[in-house]
Amino acid sequence: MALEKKIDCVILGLLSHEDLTGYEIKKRMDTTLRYFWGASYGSIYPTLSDLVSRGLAVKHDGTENGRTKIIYSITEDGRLYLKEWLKAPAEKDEMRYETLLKLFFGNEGGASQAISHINAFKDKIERELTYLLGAEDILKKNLDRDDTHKYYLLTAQFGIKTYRAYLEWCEEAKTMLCKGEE
Amino acid sequence: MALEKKIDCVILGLLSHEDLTGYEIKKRMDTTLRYFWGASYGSIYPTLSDLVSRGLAVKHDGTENGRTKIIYSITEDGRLYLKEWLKAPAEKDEMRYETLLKLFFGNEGGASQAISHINAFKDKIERELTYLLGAEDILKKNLDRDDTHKYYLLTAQFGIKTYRAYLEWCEEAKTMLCKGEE
DNA sequence: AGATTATATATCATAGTGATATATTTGTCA
DNA sequence: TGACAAATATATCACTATGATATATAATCT
Repeated sequence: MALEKKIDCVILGLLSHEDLTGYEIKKRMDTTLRYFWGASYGSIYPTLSDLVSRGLAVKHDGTENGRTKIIYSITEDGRLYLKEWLKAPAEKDEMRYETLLKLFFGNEGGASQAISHINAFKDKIERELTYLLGAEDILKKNLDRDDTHKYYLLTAQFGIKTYRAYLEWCEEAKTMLCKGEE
Repeated sequence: MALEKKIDCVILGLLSHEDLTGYEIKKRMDTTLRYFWGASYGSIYPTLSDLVSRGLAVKHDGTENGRTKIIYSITEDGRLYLKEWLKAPAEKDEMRYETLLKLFFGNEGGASQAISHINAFKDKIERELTYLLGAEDILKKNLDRDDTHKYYLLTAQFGIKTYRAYLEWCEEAKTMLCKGEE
């Protein structure tokens, strides 16, 4: 029933912490947020214009090293809008795992193909886990600096927990598939 | 780089097991597949027409209890198309968890609000876990009947593993947030 | 000097959602 | 047995978001 577009809320959320350019927002999406949310340029730039026209953000031109950029800040109205959205219960948590999909139809391709999908998945998750453990370390060291770090840490730890569970499952799944191969 | 639309592949995957109507496909999506993939009527019906026009599926009218329905079957070309897609490595596994998003920006709303988001998440996951454990039980009993059940079981066990990890995280996250509240 | 990578903004065709409309049949329960 | 709700079944549409691409400048590497 909520009328808030997610992309509006994510961008306002990021702007509630610091002023950012569209490019910087995309970088946050691809690093910090990518474990549970994504966004593309095709939604970021139009949304920024839209937020400005609705008075939820303001833009001002900046120059850094001769390069010009457009820096966006959240307004008081934007902060109110964000808080309203944060109050409302989460509407949807969903996974979209192509690996699982290929595994579900795995009988069509056979066990060895399924195992190679699991191995590729495992490699990817191991890499992500290494990154997240590094992030956790840094966040723990900065916990008392700023209250926001506590919440960042929480989401990083969610990723660590689930990725470890994934890795356990990978081993069990491979064992089960190998048993069938004999 | 792969040109296959996911929705084409999911539907062909389902049709590779049994003939289905659009309505039945939607039901599979909302029950068996919902833990790792979703699809709406708005993509299912147009895709079915499209698959027929490309020769990857055929439709035939059926009647059951006086009610008419359109039943779709996969063709040999459709099966080939599916197998090609299954061979290719998975391109994207992504989570889109609004709960995590609200938690990431949690400082704006405060600890008690964050805790109620976690509690709602926990309740939802507990319900899903109960369902998945029931499904696992049934699948285990039918393991020797049909090879496809092995792959279904694998994906159910993925869900069980991860949901248990989520529940562990919920407790730890709440503990951490309560500590800050004192 | 030349090439590559990073910064920065923007647009567009296409994919997919969520809501809604429509109609029939089955089940419930008073 | 009549009324009403729920399930079955198909379809469409406005809107949201992606992924690819285009363009241009600054920094870095060799």
